[in-house]
Amino acid sequence: MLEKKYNHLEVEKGVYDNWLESHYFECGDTSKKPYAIVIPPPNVTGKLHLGHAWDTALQDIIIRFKRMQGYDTLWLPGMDHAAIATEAKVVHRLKEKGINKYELGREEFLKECFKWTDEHKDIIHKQWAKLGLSVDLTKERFTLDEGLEKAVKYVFVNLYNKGLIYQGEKIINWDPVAKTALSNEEVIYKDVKGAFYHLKYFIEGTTDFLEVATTRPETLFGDTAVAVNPEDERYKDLIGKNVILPVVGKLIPIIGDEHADPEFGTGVVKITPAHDPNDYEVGLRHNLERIKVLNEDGTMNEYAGKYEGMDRFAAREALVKDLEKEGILIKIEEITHSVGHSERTDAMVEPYLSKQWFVKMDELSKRVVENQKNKDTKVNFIPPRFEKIMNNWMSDCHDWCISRQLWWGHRIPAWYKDDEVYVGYDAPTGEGWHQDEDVLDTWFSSALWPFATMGWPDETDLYKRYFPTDVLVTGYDIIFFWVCRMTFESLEFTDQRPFEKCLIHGLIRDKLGRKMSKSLGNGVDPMDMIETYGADALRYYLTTSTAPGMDLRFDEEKLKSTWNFINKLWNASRFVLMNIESVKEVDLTNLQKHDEWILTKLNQTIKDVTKAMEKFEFNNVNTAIYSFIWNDFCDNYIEMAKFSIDTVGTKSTLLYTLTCILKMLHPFMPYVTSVIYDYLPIKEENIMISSYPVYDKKQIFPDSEIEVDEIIEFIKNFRTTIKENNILPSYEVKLNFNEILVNKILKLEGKIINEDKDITAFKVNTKNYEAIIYYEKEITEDDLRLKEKQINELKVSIEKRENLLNNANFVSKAPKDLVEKEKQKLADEKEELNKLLS
RNA sequence: GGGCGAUUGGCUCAGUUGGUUAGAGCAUCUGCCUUACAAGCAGAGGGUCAUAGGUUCGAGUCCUAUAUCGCCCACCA
Repeated sequence: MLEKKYNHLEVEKGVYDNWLESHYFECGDTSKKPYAIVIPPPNVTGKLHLGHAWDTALQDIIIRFKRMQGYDTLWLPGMDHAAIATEAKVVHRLKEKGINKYELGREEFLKECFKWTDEHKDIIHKQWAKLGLSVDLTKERFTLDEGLEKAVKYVFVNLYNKGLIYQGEKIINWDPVAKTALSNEEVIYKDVKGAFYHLKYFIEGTTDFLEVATTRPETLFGDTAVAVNPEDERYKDLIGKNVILPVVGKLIPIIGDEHADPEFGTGVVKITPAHDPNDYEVGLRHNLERIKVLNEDGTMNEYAGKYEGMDRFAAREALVKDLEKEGILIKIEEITHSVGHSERTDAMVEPYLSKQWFVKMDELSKRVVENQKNKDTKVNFIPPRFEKIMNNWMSDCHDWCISRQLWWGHRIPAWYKDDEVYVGYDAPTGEGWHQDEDVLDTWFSSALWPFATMGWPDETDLYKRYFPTDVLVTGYDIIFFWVCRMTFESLEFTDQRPFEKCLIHGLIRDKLGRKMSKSLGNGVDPMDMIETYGADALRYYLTTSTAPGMDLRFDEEKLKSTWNFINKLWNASRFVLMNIESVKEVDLTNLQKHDEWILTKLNQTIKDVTKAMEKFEFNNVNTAIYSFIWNDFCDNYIEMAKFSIDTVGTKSTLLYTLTCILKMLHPFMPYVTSVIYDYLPIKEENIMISSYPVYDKKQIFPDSEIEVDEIIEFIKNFRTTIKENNILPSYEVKLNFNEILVNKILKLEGKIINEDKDITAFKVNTKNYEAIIYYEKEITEDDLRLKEKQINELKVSIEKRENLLNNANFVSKAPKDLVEKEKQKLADEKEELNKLLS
C-alpha cells in the first residue's frame, strides 16, 4: 500500500536504474512504426539549466506518449563539443593553474579538453537521469566523435568541390580575447557609451581641413582615404584632392562614394578598409590599400608608430590626448552606440581583415525558402509564426564564416604547400604539406546532427529507418544558429527535411520577467527544484504552464502547487487502492449512474487530452486533466463512490478510471505514475509500454451525465443556501424527490419531513429538484437583500435573453441548435424565477 | 528602419475555426481536523478582456489605427 503522504524523494529513488534495465527506452522493434527525435545536444561546458529541463521534458513527454501509442520510438541523445565555449572554459581553468594554452601545446591542450568533456558528460548524464528522460543511451553521440568527424569531412569536401565552400580574405568579426574569427551570429550587439571624436584632416597645400567624425580614432593609422558623397554640394569640388592624415602625415585621397551620407555627422567619412566592413567595400570600389593596424590580441601593431604594443583602448586614449595637444581634435561628442561583443568571451569584437573559410549561402538558403513553399516537404513550425523567422533569415543572409582559430573542434581538412591548397579526407601524399591549423565553427557539425548521428553518410539501418525525424524541440533563440542550418544541410545532402515538425518553446525568465543569468544571480538550478519538489512536479509545471512558443516566468509557488496536485493524485490513488483489493477483473457491465457519469467525463477527457497531445498543446492537456482529476474524480466521483463502494461496478470504475488517469499523466510524471501503477491489482506489463487510453463511445452515457450533473448542481446550491443564510444543522427539509446521493452527501438523514411547516422557508431548486428548508430564524435585512439580488440577476438575464430571441437577425442567422439552446435557457430561467417568487 | 510577441480579476497565466453568464492556480474572506488528502474539504468575493474605431445577428477572439512593455533582424563613419 502507498505511504500516507506523497514523498517525491522516496518515489523517485532508484526508479531510473530499473527503467534502464528494462530496455524500454531502446528503439528497434521493426513491427511498429518508427517515431524519432534527436535531442538538441547540450554543450559540454557546464550543468544543465532550467531551459534544458524544459526542452528535454517536452521531448520526453512526446516520446513517452508515442511509445505508449505503439510506436517504435527513438530518442537519440548526445552532446556538443561547443568549440569556442568549451575552449574558453578550459583556457580559464588552465589559467587558474598558471598554465598558458600556447605553452601547453595543441596536443596536451586537447587532452585537457577531453578530460573536461568527460567530466561534464558525466554531470549531464546524471542530470538526464534525475529528470527521468527516456533517451536511448545505446545510440548516444558526440559532435566530435568519429562518426561526426566522417560526416563533417564529407560535407566540407563535398561543398568545397561544388564551390560552396571557399577561402577568402574578408572583413570578419574578430574576438581579440579568444583570438579567433566569429560568425555574425556569434556577435551580440550591446548599447555602450562612446564618443564621436571630431578630427581635422587638413587639405593638401591649404589651411582648410575636413572635419571627420569617428568613434574609433585609433584606426586612423589604417586610413587610406576620406570619402564624401559625390552629390554633396559642400565637398564635391574637393574630390580628387588629398588630405594629410593626422599624426602619420601621409597624403590620402578624397574620394566620392555614396557610402558617405551627407545627412549623417559631418558628411565626411574616413575610410579604413582593413577595419570596417563598409570601408572594405568602399576600398574595393576605389582600389584602396588595406592596412591592418591591430594585432590578433587587440594591441596596436607597427603601423601605429609610437603606440605600437598598446592595447586598442589605451592607444585610443593616448592618441586622443596627443591629437588634442596638436590642435587636431575639434571636439568630443558623447554618444551611445551599439557595439558588437563576443557571445562567449564578451570581448568587444573587432572588424578585422582576415583570411578565413566561408560557406557560400545564397544557393543553400534559397533552397530552404523554396522548400518551405511545398506543404508536403516543408518544416512545420509550431507555432507557425516561427517559420517567418527562418524564411526571413534564409532570404537575406551573409556567407557563413566557418573557420575558427581554435584547437578544440573539427580540424579543417585542407592542406597547404607553398601556394597550393588541397582539400580532402586525408593528407595528400608527398613532402611538405601541412594541414590548416584552424577548426570549424561548432555549428558546422551540429548542423548535421539529425542525420550524421544516425550514421550518415553511410546508408545505415538506423538512418534509413528513422530519418527524417518526426519533430525537433528547441527554443526560438536558436532558430538561426541551428534550425536553419540543419535544414539547408539536410536539404542539400539528404534531399529531405531534417524533421517534419519543429516545436518551438520560449525562454525561461525569473519571476520579474528578466532573463536568468549569472550576473544577475537569479538563476535557478533544476536539480535543487527536483530535490525540493521532485522531477515529476518540475516537469509538469514547466511543460504545462504556457502556450507553445511563449516565455515562461519561473514561479516557485506554482511549482509548489503542482506538487500539491501530485499529492492529490497520490491520495486519490490511496483511496482507490484501499478499496479494490478484492477486484479480480474490471467489470463495467452493472453500473450506478455516478459510475456511468465518471466514465462519460473520463472519455471526454481522454478525447480532449489526446487531441491536445497530438498538437503538442500541453497547457491544454493540463486544463483538461487537472479539472477532471481534482473536480470530477476527487471532489465528486470519489465522494459518491463511497456510497456504492461494495459494488463490483463502482470498484471496477474506480480502478479503470485511475488506470486511465495514470496513463495520461505518465508522459508528464513518469515516476509517480509508474510507482502507483505497480500497485494496481490488474495491469499491463509496464506503464511505459502500456496502451494509451482511447476514447470509447460505448462509455458515454448522456442520461447519467445530465442526471448526475444536476445532482451536483443541486448539492452546490443547497450548500450555498445553507451557508449564506447562516442556517445551523437543526434545519428540516422537504424534498420533491428521493435521491440517495443527495441525502448521503448533504447528510439529510433525520432532517427530511413530508409536510409544510409554518416557519421561515428557504427554497433551493434546479430544473427537476426542489428542496424547502425550514429553519427557525428571523429573516434579516441581509437575507432579503440576498433574495432580492438573486431575483434581480435572474430578471436581467431573462430580459437580455428575450431581447436576443426577439432579434429576427439572430433567430434567422445563428445556428438553429444555438437558438434552441437559448430558448430552453430562457424557459428554465423563467421557471426558476417563478419558483423564487412563489 | 523592418518584423514578431504581449496587454484578460491583487499576482502568474489559459481561452480551441467569432456563439451570448470569460476560466484556472496562487492570494483574499467565511466555515470545517467529515475515516484518500488540513500540502485538505465546503462556500464566497474579485475582471466594462490596454484604448479608439470598424466588420457581424453576435467580438477577449477578425480588421484598422493608437499607446505601453518585451524580443529579433538591419543600420549606427
